[in-house]
Amino acid sequence: MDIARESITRAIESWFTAHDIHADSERIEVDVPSEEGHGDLTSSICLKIAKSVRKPPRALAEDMLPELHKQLGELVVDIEAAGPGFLNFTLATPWLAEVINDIRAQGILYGHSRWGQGKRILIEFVSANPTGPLVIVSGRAAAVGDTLARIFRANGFIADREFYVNNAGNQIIKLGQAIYLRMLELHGTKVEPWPEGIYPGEYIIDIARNYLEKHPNDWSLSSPDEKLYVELGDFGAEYLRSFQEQILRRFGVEFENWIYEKDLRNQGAPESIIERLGKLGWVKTEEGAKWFLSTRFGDDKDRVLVKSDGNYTYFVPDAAYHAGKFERGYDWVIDLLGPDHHGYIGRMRALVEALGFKADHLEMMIIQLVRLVRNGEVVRMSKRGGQFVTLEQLIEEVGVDPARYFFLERAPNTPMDFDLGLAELKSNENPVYYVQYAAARIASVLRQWRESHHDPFVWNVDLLAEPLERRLLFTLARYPDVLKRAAIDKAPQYLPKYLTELAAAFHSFYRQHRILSEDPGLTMARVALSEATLWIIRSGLGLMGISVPETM
RNA sequence: GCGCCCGUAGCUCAGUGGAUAGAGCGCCUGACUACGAAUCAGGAGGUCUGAGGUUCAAAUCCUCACGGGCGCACCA
Repeated sequence: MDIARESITRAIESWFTAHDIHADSERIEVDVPSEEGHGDLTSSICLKIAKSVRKPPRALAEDMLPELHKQLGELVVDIEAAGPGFLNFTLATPWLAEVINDIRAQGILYGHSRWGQGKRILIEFVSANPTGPLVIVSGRAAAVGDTLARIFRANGFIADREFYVNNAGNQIIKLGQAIYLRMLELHGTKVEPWPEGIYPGEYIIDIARNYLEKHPNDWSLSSPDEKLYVELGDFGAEYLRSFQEQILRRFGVEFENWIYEKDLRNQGAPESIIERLGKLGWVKTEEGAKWFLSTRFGDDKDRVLVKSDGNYTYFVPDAAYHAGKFERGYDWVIDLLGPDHHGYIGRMRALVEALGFKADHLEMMIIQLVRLVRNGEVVRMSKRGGQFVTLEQLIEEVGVDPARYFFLERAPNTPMDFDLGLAELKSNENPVYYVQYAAARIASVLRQWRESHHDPFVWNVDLLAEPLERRLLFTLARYPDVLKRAAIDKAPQYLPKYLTELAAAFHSFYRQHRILSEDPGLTMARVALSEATLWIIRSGLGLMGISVPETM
């Protein structure tokens, strides 16, 4: 498809050159039309430049036809000037059918590109506080971040997935206090009422019990102090973090890097970032606090770094952490943030710029809220009340494949409703199975074919001439485009969308035409077509972290 | 009040400034005596929230209004 597009672009370009018309090759766009019946590829260039040429666009398009035909030769069977002045190109089917050979030669790697040229991308996501189980929105972030990383890799980037663990500060002490209170309870002391602001979740009881088993004697029930809280908090944080890691792994997500806030603090990263900003002249002292002059870089207000009580704000270790990302040699840094963190974008951009990095090398994407819906009713979650639906529960209820599919189906920055009822259905109403079913059907046909055929595989491109075969071929040929586009737009939702279309093209073909028939040549051609389709489904679902069953 | 995201079919959502705005679910009609009916063929269903503007061309870009969500800490 890329080749066809380039050839067409070049043909148009050279027509302009020959006729002394100036047009940037940038403006010559050759696209897959949004509707069928407008050719395989289309260009609106005549509409764009008609004015400067002082000629009606339609007439311009018509003038170009003979020369374009000559230039493009066998690649194209038809070119038409259509509508107000579009150029519509219809590709030769045998040429299109060559994708089958490409796909069969490259297998799972078909459609991958070198576009990224080995540039390094760091993508940080989830980074949930180690104070509780992962909630649903973390699942969405996990699916999106993981698939984005895979998409980048498929496009020639080196992409690392990173989880930042906030295992220092106040909340860890609070976690320690909660664990302490649960331990008291386990020893028979009633804690009533439960204090305000202390994590009420029942999962803390497990941690308390676990701690008691490992440290039966070396703590005192009667005299808790900060040291004890920190110790308990550290224990709880690591316990919960490791639990989160385990759930994420079950969800098909693994991280190359785990970065701990506590380590950064121990290495003196907060001090050194303040010092650096100070040397650059971006720090002021006012009202007993130290401020980062982030407004110089477009932030709404300046940000406190060191509070008047001498403690750092949360921003400081986080700033150090982000500076470190660039210093570790990443060319691009992507953060997937929760919806409650978008107030952070301004100051983080300011920081990156203040340190002399390029602000647009940091991309912050907001992963919007997920509402759980069942039977048209919203399933309420409340972290404060200790009642919330966890990612673990979601996985158990609907399974990994539907969960990932549903998360990836939607644009990440728009709020979504997750329809539990629909995701739970193991039937035709559930869109995940539509794609998987196509794969299972193909696998089944291939099994049957291999049982009776062991001869070398020979097939003839020209045999695939039916409209439904052509539609499937064309859809296959579009895959590299989709994959690249998904990386450019950072839009994982392009994959499920495309795979649905591919599956539809296959199902239609399959219902209409028999693959294994009396005609050996046609059979081989259709087997090859089916096999190529299976490769693309494997590739696409693989990038989404969704399984490809051979039978269902 | 200020900032960000969103507003598209009954519902959930796609939609790269281009032609007659799409998909899934739901609803209606039809298709298994050859490879898997978790499928296919077809139908109904739209003032793209509204009003201006830019453009040969706007769901898409700009301005304003309306509606929904989320942020606006010397919290983390």
